[in-house]
Order: sequence, then structure tokens, then C-alpha cells
Amino acid sequence: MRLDHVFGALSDATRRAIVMRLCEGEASVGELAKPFDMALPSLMKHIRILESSGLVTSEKTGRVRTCSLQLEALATVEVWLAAQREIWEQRLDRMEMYVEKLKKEEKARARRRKSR
Amino acid sequence: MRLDHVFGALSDATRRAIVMRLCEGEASVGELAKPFDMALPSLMKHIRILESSGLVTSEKTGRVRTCSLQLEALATVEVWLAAQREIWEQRLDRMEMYVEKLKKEEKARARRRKSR
DNA sequence: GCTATAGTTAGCCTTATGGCTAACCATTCA
DNA sequence: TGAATGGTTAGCCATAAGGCTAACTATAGC
Repeated sequence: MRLDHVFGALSDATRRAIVMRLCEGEASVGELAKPFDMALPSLMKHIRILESSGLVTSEKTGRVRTCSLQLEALATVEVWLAAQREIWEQRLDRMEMYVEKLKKEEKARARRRKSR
Repeated sequence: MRLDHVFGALSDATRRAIVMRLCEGEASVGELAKPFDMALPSLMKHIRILESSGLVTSEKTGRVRTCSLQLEALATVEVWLAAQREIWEQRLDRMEMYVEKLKKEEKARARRRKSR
């Protein structure tokens, strides 16, 4: 389950809509296709992309293929994003500390100036 | 700042690496290019994609262009993902409640059977 | 067994993506 | 002012993405 594929899968509005639909519960290919003004084979491609990203799994029983969401893949992405934000926030903290240090030094200098 | 573009921007490993680098702080185009075995124009394309997604902004002073990360865009994605997860979890809750209901009904039926 | 239903495969088309080179600005700095 | 530095533009190429139609397979239901 590569980040490339998950992000890639989610970069298309049709596929995001499918994911959103599957959040509500399993669905057959036909059900998934209904809301879209799109030929079935086109939609199937999207489903396959979602599958190869790991976001969706499907199983065929009889002539119906039922798709369901794989929450772990969404979680992978969330984890990545959260990690980036954390790094960013740590950096902000460091910057803040640096600014505080500068302020203190400036105060010290001001005192020295006064007492001169 | 469209979800399409943000996800699309993050679907490429090079661009994710740039984002990760920028989490540590601002950087010039040249600095960003260093770690990659890639011609500058190719890297520039990535930077432009990141910019058009809203993930990165840049400003040119003199002959140096300095890039920095725009955390809000990352947040947009996190929000979307979190929203999906919430829907999913609500659904799980509903299912759990449904199962509980079934269990209770079954118990009630069992009692009735016994007392018959 | 025939017909309708649900997907699937194959193949085509257009546009976007990700890479390159070569040539071209535009600042710095000696 | 002339050379080095840092980006930028233009244009090429190969492959992938996203859509289509037409034809095909495999079950379900009458």
C-alpha cells in the first residue's frame, strides 16, 4: 500500500466520491456507477485504481461484485500528513524559542545600555 | 485550493520529499534540487505543481526564489480524511447499535420460548 | 434453454505527466 | 564590464490517465 497510489487514487473527484459512498457501506459496481454519467468500463477503471491503491477491496459472488472500503489505507495517509504537521510544529516551536532568546538578549542589552 | 490538486501534488514521491524538506524551513530552488538527480527544469515543474496546489508558495528576491510550505493546504486534506473516517465510524456505531438491538430481541424471544 | 442482467475485455482517442536538452534572461561579484 | 550563478522558457519525447464504444462472458430468472 504505497502512499503514491493512495494519494493518486484520491486525486480524482470521481474516486473520492466512490470512497465517500463506500464510507456509508458496501456497494456493488452497479450501485457505485448509478450517480455518475459515465460508461461502466470507465467506472471500472476507477474501481481498479482504488483497489490497487488498497483503499478498496472487492469480492465477486455470482455476477455481482461487492466493493468495500479499507479504512487502513485512509489511515496511512492521515498518519503521513500528521507526521509532516508535527515536524512543522516542532520547527515553529524551535523558532519561537529562538525568538524568545533574542528578546531576552535584547532586554539584557537594553539594561546594559541604561546602566552605562 | 482544490482537493484534486493537493492530492495530485502529493501523489508523487519527489514532491512529497520537497514538502518534507520544506517542513524543516524555507529553501531556495537550488537547495531543493540538490538531493535529486534531476535536471532543474524538471524540478521546477514539480515546484510549480506544488504551488498551483496551494501547498507551497514562493517569492523571488534578486535571482533567488525562496519556497515555503503552506500548512493550510495540508490541513485541508487532513480535514477531508478525518471527515470520511467520522462517517465511517458513525456507520460502525449504527451497526453496533443494530447488532445490540438484534441481541436484545433474541433474548426476549428466548425468554418467551422458555415461558411457553 | 432463452433472455435479461452485471461485469469484463479489448482497443481507440485525447490530454496530462514527468522527464530531458538547449538556449536564454537576470543578478552578483570580481 | 564580463563571467559566473540561479532560474526560466521552449520544445521534444514516452508513458500514463481518463474517457469512449463494441463485443464478450457469466449468472439469474422465467
